Amino acid sequence: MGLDSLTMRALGQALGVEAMSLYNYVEDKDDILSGIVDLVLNEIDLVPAASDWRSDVRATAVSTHEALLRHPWATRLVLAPTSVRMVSARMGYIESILARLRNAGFTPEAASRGYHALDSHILGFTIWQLGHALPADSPPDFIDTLMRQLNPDTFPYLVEHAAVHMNTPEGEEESEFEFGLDLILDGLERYVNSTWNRS
Amino acid sequence: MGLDSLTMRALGQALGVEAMSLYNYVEDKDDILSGIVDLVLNEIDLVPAASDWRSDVRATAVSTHEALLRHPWATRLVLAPTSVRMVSARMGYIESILARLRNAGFTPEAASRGYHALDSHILGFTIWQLGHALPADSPPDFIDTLMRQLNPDTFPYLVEHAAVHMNTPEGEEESEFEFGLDLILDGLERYVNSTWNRS
DNA sequence: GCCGTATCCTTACATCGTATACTAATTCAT
DNA sequence: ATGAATTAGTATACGATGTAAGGATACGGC
Repeated sequence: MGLDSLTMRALGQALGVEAMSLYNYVEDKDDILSGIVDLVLNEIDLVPAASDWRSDVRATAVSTHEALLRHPWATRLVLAPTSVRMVSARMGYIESILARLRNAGFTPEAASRGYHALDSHILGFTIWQLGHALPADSPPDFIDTLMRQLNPDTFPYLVEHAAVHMNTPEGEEESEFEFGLDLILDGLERYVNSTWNRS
Repeated sequence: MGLDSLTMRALGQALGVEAMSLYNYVEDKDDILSGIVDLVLNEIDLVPAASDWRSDVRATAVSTHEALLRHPWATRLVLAPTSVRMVSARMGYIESILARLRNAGFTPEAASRGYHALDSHILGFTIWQLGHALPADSPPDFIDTLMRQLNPDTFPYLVEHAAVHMNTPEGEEESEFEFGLDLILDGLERYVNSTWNRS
């Protein structure tokens, strides 16, 4: 299971072909991984300039988050360094956010900073969420045994934090994502308004 | 270069020993990687309750960001899923932020959300920053050739964004990190004040 | 008929983590 | 002091992995 099971030999077998035949169609394995990233990022809904900038950017952020969650293995690829090449869908995604901010009156510098703040949150939160999802083959008492390793005297708030997580229903994690997202959008809104009034 | 060059054989050779001898001291390679993560996260300054919560949390966030930047290869390990085990230094880091928020009057739920918002930004931004650092062996015209592949008609704001990046001096990237960080801290501050007044 | 091109297979290589088995030294209980 | 157990180390080997190199086969245009 997982990304490791995507080998050239396995992929070839799935296509009824030997591994080396794949090299007639792709440069190397990185080429395939780049294509996967491209496919996933193409699932992002890019709705340009539908209503106010905040709603538009928020929708794009949520859509990105959902697309990444849909493809846990691909998410690790998105943030792989230069090995996975900068890919066209990713460029389109960045462009759409930048465009929306610039058209809303952000200066080039402000739009850059806003984009980075948003992108960091989307990526960072999604990675966390995926990293803490239980592996499919984990035993039912996995959490219990893990909690028991936590000493409540040395890590009282971590224990409390874990309890909070266990008491939140399934879909609630999305609202956690949106909590941080709205924090950033609030900040950007105030930021752009304050520079407006000043000029 | 990079994480890939840390092989059991290479590590053994560096220690003047055969690869298999290492298994007398570690369970497997993941064990070593977990240890590396632990070392890196132990570099984070945990200053508990020095002044107001905001300054303390901010200092911890900046320190975490700097520690991760100091060890680019280890950063990729921090966000590896369950393969790298939950490690004690990471638990201490989380505990310290949670404790500072709870003591400042955050409810357990608010502290959890605040922690996640902060952690997402730290991780997300650092990953981005590391992913876009130029590889050491890149030719001097690397950026130029990369920019030339960007069509200014289809990606005008991306081109502008790249220009912004190239015009910002070296240390300025840190202030980009702190921009997003302060956005979140602003939001948390207002959030906790508003719930204060309400109760 | 012949030749270039596209597609695919076979074989082979270097490198990886690590299972297994063996040796030699050290420590410890009696 | 002696035999047993633990520890530290080596040697060898297995099964994966990505991919380089070199044919094989089929087809379309001249």
